[in-house]
Amino acid sequence: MPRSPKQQRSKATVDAIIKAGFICVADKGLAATTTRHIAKVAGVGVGSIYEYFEDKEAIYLAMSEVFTEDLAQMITDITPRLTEETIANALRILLENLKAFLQKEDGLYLRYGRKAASLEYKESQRIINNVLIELLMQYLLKHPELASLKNIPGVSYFLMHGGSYAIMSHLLDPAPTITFDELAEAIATMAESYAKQQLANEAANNSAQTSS
Amino acid sequence: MPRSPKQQRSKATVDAIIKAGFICVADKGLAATTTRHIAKVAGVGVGSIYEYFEDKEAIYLAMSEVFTEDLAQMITDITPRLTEETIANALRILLENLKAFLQKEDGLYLRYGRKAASLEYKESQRIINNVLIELLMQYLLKHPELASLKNIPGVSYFLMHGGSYAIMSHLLDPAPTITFDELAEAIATMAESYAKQQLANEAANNSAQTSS
Amino acid sequence: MPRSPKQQRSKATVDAIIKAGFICVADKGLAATTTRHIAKVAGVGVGSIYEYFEDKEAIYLAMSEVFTEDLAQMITDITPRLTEETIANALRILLENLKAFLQKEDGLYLRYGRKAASLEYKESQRIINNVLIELLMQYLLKHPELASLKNIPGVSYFLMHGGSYAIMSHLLDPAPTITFDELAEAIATMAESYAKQQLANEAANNSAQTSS
Amino acid sequence: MPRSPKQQRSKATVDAIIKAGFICVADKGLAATTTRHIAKVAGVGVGSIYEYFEDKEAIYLAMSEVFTEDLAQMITDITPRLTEETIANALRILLENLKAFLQKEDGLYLRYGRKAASLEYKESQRIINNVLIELLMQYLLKHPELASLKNIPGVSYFLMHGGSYAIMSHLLDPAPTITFDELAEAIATMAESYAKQQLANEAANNSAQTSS
DNA sequence: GATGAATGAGCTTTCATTCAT
DNA sequence: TATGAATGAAAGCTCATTCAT
Repeated sequence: MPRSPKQQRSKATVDAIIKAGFICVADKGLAATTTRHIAKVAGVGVGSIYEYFEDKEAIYLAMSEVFTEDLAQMITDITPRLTEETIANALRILLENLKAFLQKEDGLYLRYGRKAASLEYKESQRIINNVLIELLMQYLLKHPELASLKNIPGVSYFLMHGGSYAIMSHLLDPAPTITFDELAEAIATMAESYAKQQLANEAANNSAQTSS
Repeated sequence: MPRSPKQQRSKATVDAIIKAGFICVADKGLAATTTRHIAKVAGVGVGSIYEYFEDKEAIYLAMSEVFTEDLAQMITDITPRLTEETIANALRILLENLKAFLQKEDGLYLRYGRKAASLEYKESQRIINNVLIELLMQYLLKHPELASLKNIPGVSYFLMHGGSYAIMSHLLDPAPTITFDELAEAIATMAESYAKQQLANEAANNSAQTSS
Repeated sequence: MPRSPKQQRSKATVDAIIKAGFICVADKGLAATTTRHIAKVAGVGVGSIYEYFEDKEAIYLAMSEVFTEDLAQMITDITPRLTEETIANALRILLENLKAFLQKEDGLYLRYGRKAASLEYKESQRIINNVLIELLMQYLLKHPELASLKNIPGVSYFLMHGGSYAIMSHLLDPAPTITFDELAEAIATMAESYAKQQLANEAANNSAQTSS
Repeated sequence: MPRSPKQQRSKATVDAIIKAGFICVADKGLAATTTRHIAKVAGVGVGSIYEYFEDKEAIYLAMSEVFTEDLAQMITDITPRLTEETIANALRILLENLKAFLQKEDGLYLRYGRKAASLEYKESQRIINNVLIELLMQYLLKHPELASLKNIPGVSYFLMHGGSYAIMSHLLDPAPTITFDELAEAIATMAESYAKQQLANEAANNSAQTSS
């Protein structure tokens, strides 16, 4: 039964194992990552892994949690600032931050995500979803005129899921046909166009109703 | 050394193995799929697999090719029809067909995709990309007024990558917060809004330039 | 999932594994016997073990079954002959046969028993018990005058459990203080003495009752 | 290098480890007992075990010694009293005491014996043997008329080895077909019958020799 | 060509033992 | 002296791959 890391040294070992997990998965993929690799990269004995983790899967889970918390924190941190911006600018900033997040530490998270990302429904996705929904709520509070937009859930679902995947896909593309900024610009502009168009339609409808 | 399947019997065996591969991966996932499982489901001996495939990876590759060809064919088939539609309608039809494609045969492709989908850059992605670009080209030929839209590559990149992922993500979501139609509608409307907005901007710019 | 051995070759492999199991356990004991040892001694690959046995425990179970069946067969075979003898002679013959059984094949069963024998209640014990009880029943049918003996269950329990253990213990004793024949003679004579004494007591009681 | 426990504290620790060993083996068996378990049950650190014991085997050896000493002491204690009794009564008392010995402390020794008992020739057996032989000698001193019995070594070998095993076997039997008293009675009566019968034979022989 | 028994490298996991604190 | 984190040899077991039939 694995101990919970209470002491200084333990914490360092646990962190080293998780970090080694990211490196191994980023380099070789989930299937080719062995406990021996992780131990070697972490600079600890194989046995030490089992001091702190129930089994190999538990390491993957811990990695997923670290990644998710880190990403959620990043989004939460910039949420206040984003709510002050236009839709397009908010998205530009968010995507830029996402890029920086994925590329930090020599693209560790990005390369990890490439190998570990799957469509299996996971707790991780739910958490990120919630943080993004919170961002959306905060944004709408600051921009109440947008609350009447049609199909906000559908649009945000697309922006959240599609956007993040498109970004990762692009960052991992060895020979992208477009620049990152073009992609970000497309996402930002599409979202803003949608809002403007919808508001224009509403305005037209309202005046039509009024005049009738 | 695997022979290329020239004969009737051979082709049937190869197909059975590939089909069995889809079933196994859909049911158990990549990691838990063994050559024994595939052979049993295919109704052949393990040895026969190596008669037609270099190794296990070759089966996965063949599966990926079948999936890709099948999807590409579907898109190619509806391309002529899509070019006759508005942007929004073209996307609605495309997404509806994508849904049907993924859900056919008891969701075999969808469940396969859930387990096998990854961000590894693959030939498969390139092929689908090309078919979608061809669709885009055909569409622009029929709608030349759209050719002047800004950042077409960026927008299509987002629609292609983000759209397909959002669709799969939604179809696999055990408790989706929105309906499929809401998601499809969001994608379709956003694209159309973008086009309209851009055209409106262009018109405004032109008249401004003219009047000046 | 292990196959059941249907073919000639399979049967030979299974037998070789079981035989190797006896040898390994006899030589090193249960704890020190590894699947690799068994495979090496059996002259097969480790993988082959798992073609035919669920796990290591299944080999031990199969060994136990072989041992038990073999022993039960031996007892069953001599049962008819034993019933023709006096108690003492029947026991002498039985013990002599038990000795031969345990010592055959260079004492394989004996050395196996030394390492594997335990007091855990097992199916094996139950089966041998039943065969011995059957022997007892057959004997009593041929010697009805003994059926009135007091406490037959208690006496037979002692003779069966105590006797077999004492025999094994003696055969394994590197420096026994008595000969095998002395031990066998003690068991045989004690049993016969008990019968005679009891019958004498009964006779005395009966004549006492009659005369009273 | 383990020190010999000279101090108060040390002795207590050693005892706690040995006691913990009994508990662990009784509960889980030899194979499943780990040094960690023992340390935890003993309430000491794993390291402390190696302060007092060369290795794990040394704990098992110490346990065996404690068990043996305890049992030997019990037999030695009742030896004087047993010599005053008839053979049958002496055996009844001995077996009753053995039962109580094995069942004390929630059957700790009995459950330990079930898991640890084996036919491996051990110092332990030799010691118990000696104590029982001493008992036999004392008994014969008090009952000199028995000294002429035939095959005393054989009979006692059977009673000692067979008797103790039969008793343990019975106490561990989850569904015994006879009561403990029936078993004890069988052992006691058989021994006494043997003595009586032999004495009767002797008497007959003597008178025959005399008369001839 | 088709088979599946046989293989063994290599996986995850355990645990007796050590040693810095 | 007492500790328990760290270790790594070695266990049980899997499964892609081969090859005699």
